Amino acid sequence: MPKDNFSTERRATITDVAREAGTGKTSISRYLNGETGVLSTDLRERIEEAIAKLDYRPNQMARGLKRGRNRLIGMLLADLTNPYSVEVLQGVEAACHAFGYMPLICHAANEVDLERRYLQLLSTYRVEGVIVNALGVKEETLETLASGGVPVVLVDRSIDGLVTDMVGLDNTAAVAAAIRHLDEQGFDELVFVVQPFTHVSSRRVRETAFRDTIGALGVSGATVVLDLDDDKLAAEALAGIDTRIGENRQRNRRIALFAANAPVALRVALHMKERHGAAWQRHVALMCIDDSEWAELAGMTTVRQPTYTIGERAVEFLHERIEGAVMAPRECLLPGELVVRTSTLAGNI
Amino acid sequence: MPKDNFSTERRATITDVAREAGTGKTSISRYLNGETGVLSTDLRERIEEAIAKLDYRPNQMARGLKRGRNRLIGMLLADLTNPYSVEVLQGVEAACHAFGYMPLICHAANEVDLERRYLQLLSTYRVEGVIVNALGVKEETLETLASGGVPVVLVDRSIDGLVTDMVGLDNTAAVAAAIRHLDEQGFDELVFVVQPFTHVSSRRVRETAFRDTIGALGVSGATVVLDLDDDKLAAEALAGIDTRIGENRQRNRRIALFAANAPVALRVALHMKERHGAAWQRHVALMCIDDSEWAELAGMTTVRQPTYTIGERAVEFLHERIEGAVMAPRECLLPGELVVRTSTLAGNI
DNA sequence: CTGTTAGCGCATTCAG
DNA sequence: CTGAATGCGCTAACAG
Repeated sequence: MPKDNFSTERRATITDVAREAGTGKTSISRYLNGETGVLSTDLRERIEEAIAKLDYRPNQMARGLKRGRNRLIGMLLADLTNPYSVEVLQGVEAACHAFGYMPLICHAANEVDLERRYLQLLSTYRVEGVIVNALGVKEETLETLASGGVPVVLVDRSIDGLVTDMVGLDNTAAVAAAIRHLDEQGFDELVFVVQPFTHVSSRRVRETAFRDTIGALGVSGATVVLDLDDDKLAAEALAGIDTRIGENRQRNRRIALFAANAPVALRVALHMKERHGAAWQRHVALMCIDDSEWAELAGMTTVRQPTYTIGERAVEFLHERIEGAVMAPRECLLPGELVVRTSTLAGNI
Repeated sequence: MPKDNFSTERRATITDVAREAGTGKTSISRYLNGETGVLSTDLRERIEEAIAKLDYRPNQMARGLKRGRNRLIGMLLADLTNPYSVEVLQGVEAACHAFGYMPLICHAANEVDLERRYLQLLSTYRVEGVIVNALGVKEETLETLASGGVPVVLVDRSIDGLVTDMVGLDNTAAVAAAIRHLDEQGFDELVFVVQPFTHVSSRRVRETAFRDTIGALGVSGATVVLDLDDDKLAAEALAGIDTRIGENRQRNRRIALFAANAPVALRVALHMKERHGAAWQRHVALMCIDDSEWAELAGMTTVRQPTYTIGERAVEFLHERIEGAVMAPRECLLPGELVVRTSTLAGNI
C-alpha cells in the first residue's frame, strides 16, 4: 500500500503533483515524456518523490485528447471460440506491446450486428487503427473508418470492394500441399468440407484451390457445404458425406475428408464418432486446416497456420500506416505448414 | 460513403456540428445525451442533418474526461488459451453490452509481469472497474487500484489478503460430485492431477476438497502435481502416474485420473496416448474439471462450469460497485454440472 | 427552450 | 533550465 494514500477517492492529477513538488505542471509533463536532461537533478528528484507519494498515473485519456493520439488500436475478432483467433491475438498483443499500443479487443461472437456496433464504438474511442477479422462487415462500414483517416488491416479474409493491407495464410498453397499429401497417400476420393463460403474470402479461396488442385492432379473429389449454425442443414450435409463414404467403400475406393478449418473438423469428427464409435478414425481419414489443441490428441493431420506471425505482421502493417506511410495496399500471404499425423497415413485406413 | 465527406482527415467535432447546424455546442450535447423533448423539433432536425452530413461521432475520450467516467472496464485474463477464459469472457461481454460498458480485455499470457503491467495500464486508462482472473498478481497491486476507488471483482480465484467480490465455481461441491461418481463407478484408487497449487486459490481448494472427500468416502488416492511450464518436472510427474497405474494394475485395482482442469487433462491424455496408443482410454480412466471442446470427442467425463454465468455475474457485481453500492464483499460460488461420458463408466475400463 | 462560460487533465507554444 | 498560458472535445452549471 502506498504510504499515506489519504486521497482515497480522486486520483492525483498533474496539478497535484506540481503543487506537491513545488513547481509547475510543465515540468511534470516534461518529466513524464522523458525529456530528461532538461531538468535539474534537484527538480527531478522532487518530482519523482511527489509522483511516488501521490501514486500518480498520467491520465491517458487527457493525454490522448491533447496529442490527438491515444495509442489505442482496435482488434475486431469474429470468433474467439476459434483457436485460430486466439493465436492471432497473441501475436497482435506481443507486437502491440513492442510498439507501445494498447489493443482494444472486440469479440463479435459471429454476429454481424455486433461487428458493426463494435466498429462504431471503436471509432468513438478514436482508435488510431483497426485490425479486422470479421464475418460480415461490409465494405461501406470499413470505408467510413478508412476515409476518416483510420488505417485498417484485414486478417485472414479480405472484403469485397475494400482495398487495404491484408495478411493471412497462403490458402492456395496450403490447400495444394494438403491435397498433394492426400494424393501421395493414395486416397482416391477427396471431400472438401467447408462452411458457407460465398461471403468469406478465405473459405472461397480454399474451395477454389481445392477444385483447381484436384483438377490438376486428376484426383476425384467434391465440395460439401456444412453450415455449423443450422442443425438441419448440417445434418443433411453430414448424411451426404456418409453416403459418399459408403459408396466409395463399396467400390473399394479410399476416401479422405478435408475440413476447411478446425470448427468444421470438430463437427465432422463428432459425427463420425457418433456413427462409427470411438475407433472412427479407422473408418475415415480426416484432416483440416488449423492445428487445434485436440489435433495432436486425435492424431489428425493438419495444416498449421503461422498465426502468431500473422498477428505480428498485422500490427506492423498497421503501425506503418499510423506513422503515415503511404503506399499501395499490401497483401501478405504467409505459408502454412503441413503437420502429418496418423489420420491420413496410408497404412492407417 | 457519407456524402461529400471532404474533411477526409480530421474527424468532425461538436463545434463543427454546432456551426453546421447554426447553433451552440450545448444543444448538440443535449441531443447526444438524449435530452430530447427539451429541443424544438426544428432544431433537432437541423442537428440530425448536421450530424449525418459530417458523419459526426462524439469523442468518448473527451466525454470521459469531463464526466469522470468513460464506461471502460478492465478485464484481466491469465490465459486466453484456456477455453474457460474465453467462455467467461463471452458472459462478460454480453453483460457489458447490457450495462453499456466497453470491456478492455487484457491477456496476460500466464506472465506475472504482464499482469502487473496491464493492471497499471488499465489504471492509466481510468477504467471504472476491473474484473480479474489472474495468475500471480499480488494483493498490493490490486490494493492500490481498489484504494484508488476502482472496484475489483475476482473470477475463479481469490487473492490472499484481498477482500473483494469474487465469483467462481463451487469447487468443493464440484470435486465432491466428481469423486462420488468415480466411487460409484467402482474405482479403487484416484489420482488427482493438478498444477502447482499453492498460489492459486481455486487449485488449492480443489486439492483440499479432493483429499477431504476421498477421506470421508474412504477411497484411496493421492495428489500429483503437474507443472505444465516445466518439461522436466512434468515428465517426472507423468512417470509417477505411470508407475501408480502399473502398481494398481498388478494388484487388480481400478484406478482413475482426475485432472484439475482442461490443460492438465490434455497433457495427461497426450501422454497416455503416447504410451498406450490410440486406444489409451481403454487402459486408463480420465476425467476433469472444465468441459472443453475435445472432451466430447474423447468421450471424457467432466464437470462443466457455468462459465457464461460467471462472467455475467462478475459484471453485475462490478456494476453495482461502480454505481456506488457499499456492502461487505460477496462471494458467489456457482454449481458445476457433472457431465458423464464413457471415459469413467464402469464397463469401459 | 437555448446559448455562454468554465473547466476535466494534459502537452505545447512562448516567454522568462 | 523553468513556468504561465492556451486549447484538445466535451459537459455542466448558469443565465437568458
